[in-house]
Amino acid sequence: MDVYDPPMTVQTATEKRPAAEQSPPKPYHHGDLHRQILCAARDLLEENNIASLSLRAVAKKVGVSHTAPYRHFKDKESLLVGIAGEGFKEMTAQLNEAVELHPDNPRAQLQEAGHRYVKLVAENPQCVQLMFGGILPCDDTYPELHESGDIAFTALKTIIEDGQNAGMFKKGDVELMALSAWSSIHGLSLLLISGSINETASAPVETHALTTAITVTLLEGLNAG
Amino acid sequence: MDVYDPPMTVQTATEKRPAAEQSPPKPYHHGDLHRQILCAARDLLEENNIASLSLRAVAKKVGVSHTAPYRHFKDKESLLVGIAGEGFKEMTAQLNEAVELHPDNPRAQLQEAGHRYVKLVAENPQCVQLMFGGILPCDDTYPELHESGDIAFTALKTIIEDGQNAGMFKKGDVELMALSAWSSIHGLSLLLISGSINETASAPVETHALTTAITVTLLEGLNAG
DNA sequence: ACCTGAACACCGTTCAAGT
DNA sequence: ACCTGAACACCGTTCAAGT
Repeated sequence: MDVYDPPMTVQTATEKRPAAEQSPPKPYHHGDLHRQILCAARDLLEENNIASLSLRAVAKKVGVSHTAPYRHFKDKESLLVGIAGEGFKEMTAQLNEAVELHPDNPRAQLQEAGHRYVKLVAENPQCVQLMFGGILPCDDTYPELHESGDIAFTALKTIIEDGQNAGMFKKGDVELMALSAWSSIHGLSLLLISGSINETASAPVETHALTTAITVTLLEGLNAG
Repeated sequence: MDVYDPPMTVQTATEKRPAAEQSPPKPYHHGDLHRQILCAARDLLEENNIASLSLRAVAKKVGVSHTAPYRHFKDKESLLVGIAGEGFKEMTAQLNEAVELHPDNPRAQLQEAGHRYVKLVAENPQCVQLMFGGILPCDDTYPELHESGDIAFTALKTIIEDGQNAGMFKKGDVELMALSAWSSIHGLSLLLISGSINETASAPVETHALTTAITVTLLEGLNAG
């Protein structure tokens, strides 16, 4: 038996530890450090930007030594991949909510999804830049990442197919139609967070109205003849 | 007179220096160092990515000490701004070429511009990520950058207006129509370089066909009733 | 004017060591 | 099992000094 049994430092919310038990000598930090690092990294990422996110700052924020994160992530890139993966999951969740909100109405689903996509990007710009911004390798180094993206894209294709089956959308290459829809909304979202639109526009841009206009155009293009 | 006159190291292409003139003792590096740094930085940027571009590596590539770039750029960010600025200028140039290639045919101009945009992004992905990727501040810290973007966007709006005046495109908010067109193509371009499309698509994607399909959809949306 | 080298505070990463 | 501190090679940036 050469297994070291670490001191218990995780406390359940309901139980109290006996106060008299002589406070342990600064026990190892604990309590799902993996998740805490991920959260702290996300926070720091959105507070500044990808370029200035440091592993050491993350560790400091969580309150552990700067080498502790290596117990949970192979390297900095792995941590970034973890953050990006959560982003894709959130994206899928938003898509699914949009579908559930308007059952049997693919047109409304698509419009809702568009608005939610723009909102999600606006609220997590740095995370999105990480997901699509050329920092992470786009080859198959991290297959989980592509899988997460695939799931979201499949959900989008399902909306298109449902619309075709309901006679709302024209027949045609589902892949292409989904890609076309994604491109419009993705482009709009990224132009918005990059500051390209608010600055170039002569008048201040109303994001919501702009999004509506673009999804409407999009839907016109998908309409059944 | 306390002005130091540096040894001449710039050689014009047409004149020869007398070979006998005893080679100067390793003269200061020279010959538009500003431009050389910019070019080297662009090369290194596209070879890897923004995150791993270092000022010291740029200096090394050019063959000067690691502090020399500070004579020409306030800091690393200023260098990045310089690169991004060149990207916007190139974008405008491509737009203008597309216009000149199809005089009096806004529809063809827009289609051509779309293909050129996708191509430019595909050939300079890291530079584009720099232009739109949230590394550079999007507030008014670098007004030159916004101006460069404005010029490109204005060129796009001109195409739309010309199309309206020629009766090819429907009447409507020019700003909005231009933004809509830009969003589609921008989104497609970025999804392509991020690797999101080739991986998610069940079949390998033909970029050119995809671009054509999207610009066609775009043009349908702009068509005069 | 333009360039250099030493110096500083920061990184990411590794590794032997501690509990 | 999980965490630490020292160590290494790299950064960006500043500054006195050289030509």
